[in-house]
Amino acid sequence: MDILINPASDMPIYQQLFEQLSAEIVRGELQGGECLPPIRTVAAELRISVITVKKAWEELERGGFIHTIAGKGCFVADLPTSARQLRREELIGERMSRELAYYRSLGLSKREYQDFVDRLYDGPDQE
Amino acid sequence: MDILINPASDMPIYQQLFEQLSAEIVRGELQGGECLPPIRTVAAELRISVITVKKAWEELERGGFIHTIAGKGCFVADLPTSARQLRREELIGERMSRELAYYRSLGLSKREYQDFVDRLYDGPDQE
Amino acid sequence: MDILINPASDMPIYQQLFEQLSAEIVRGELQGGECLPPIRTVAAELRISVITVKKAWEELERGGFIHTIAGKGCFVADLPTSARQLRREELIGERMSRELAYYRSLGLSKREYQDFVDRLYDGPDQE
Amino acid sequence: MDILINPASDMPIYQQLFEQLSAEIVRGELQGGECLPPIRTVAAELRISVITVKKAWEELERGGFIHTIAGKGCFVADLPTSARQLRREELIGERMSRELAYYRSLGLSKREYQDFVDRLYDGPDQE
DNA sequence: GTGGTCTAGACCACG
DNA sequence: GTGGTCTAGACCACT
Repeated sequence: MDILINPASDMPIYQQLFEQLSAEIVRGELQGGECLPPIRTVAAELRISVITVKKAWEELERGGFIHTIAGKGCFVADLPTSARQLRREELIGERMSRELAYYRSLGLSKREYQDFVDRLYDGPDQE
Repeated sequence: MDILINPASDMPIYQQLFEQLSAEIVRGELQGGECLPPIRTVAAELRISVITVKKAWEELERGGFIHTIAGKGCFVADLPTSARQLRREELIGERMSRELAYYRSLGLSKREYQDFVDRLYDGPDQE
Repeated sequence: MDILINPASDMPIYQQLFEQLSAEIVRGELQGGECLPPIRTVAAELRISVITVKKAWEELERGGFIHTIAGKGCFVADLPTSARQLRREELIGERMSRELAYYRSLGLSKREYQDFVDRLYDGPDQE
Repeated sequence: MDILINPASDMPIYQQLFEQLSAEIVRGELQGGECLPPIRTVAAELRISVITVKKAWEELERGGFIHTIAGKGCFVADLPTSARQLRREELIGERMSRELAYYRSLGLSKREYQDFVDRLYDGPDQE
């Protein structure tokens, strides 16, 4: 579990947590069935409130990424690889569709879009 | 000036205004020098607060899309086509970079990304 | 909006709120589009924490009973009567199925069950 | 003694134990006077904590379903059939009354309720 | 003045 | 020691 919080970001902390955790789960980096550290520990290490962690965990549970057993802990959902792939494509597709609507409103053609991807995919600091 | 506001959206109304106006300007749909309707008129037609319109107009001015002349009105910036193109690429590139960071965190390869673009570009309701 | 909280109940306060509000909406007692009182007002009147109210409201939103517009307020979802009926049957059916599993485990026949309903429907204090 | 524990359920494990044991006793499946296995054995077989089993047994004793003889074991209460019937109706009636209050708050008429019972009694997976 | 987020800290149920 | 719930109170963004 590798988490980096940016308190100055526009994105709420609990959402940053959600995105990073769900990404790790979907990438298969966190094994199904694996027990997450207690929310109080996570909160202490990230120096944020327990409640903020809890809110993120609740979203993860609602999304089917983890399941919580009161008094025992929080466990990574044991999804078969195919289900993980599906989740991943949902996360990506949902978000990309929203973005595409915006890009299209700026008159971006598919060809141009692909050029942007070509240029930007490797990140601003590389290549 | 064709604006559609969704008050139930997660996106603040002023930002919806900003996105749609800046897109129209960058697409060249609003001519340079053209005078925008008075903010009170815009507010009345969209049934939103004057304050909200004002905030959007301020953002547009900060972005160099319009300029205000006190007592006369707000005018679309008179940008040469090349400058408009630049603005457009800024708007797109900035946002796409942020998105790409997220997609990469989900392990999306450039190849896969391009497949997504291929599939989703035309929108969910079209051919 | 008629709410009665029992702080001594086993049921969490936010869930009591959820059940009572969703019932009022599903009964059509709260009109679609109607604006709920500010969460701070509700909290003050019920003498509970704002956060507890908020949590209940979040559940209501997730259930599609209300929708929230930040800075404006919370509004009862504008469901057609047919959709309201559907929601109602979902709420009832879901819960009744769970109960039935228990009753069956006690060996309750359908005939006996119907007798119980006959006897208990009007409440313990009536008839 | 046939017990199935679901650690992921919302219901506390000790309560799952209580419900299943009390049901077996009330159905007459466990004979009066019969000796239950030692709690350590039960705990080991179900792979749960001895404390949890102990708590369930205590509830059962409080409910008059079993009685403990220190140093000898736990024995199913030796109730005459009529008393067993009474217990059963208590368990059912108590719970059904609570449920009915909720159903009535959703505007469910007695007639409708009976229809639901008709429809749902046989369970979702059966004829 | 509205809801959104975050905080610190408390008490309880469960295992 | 785990998560579940609740509290009081603060600051911010949006209208």
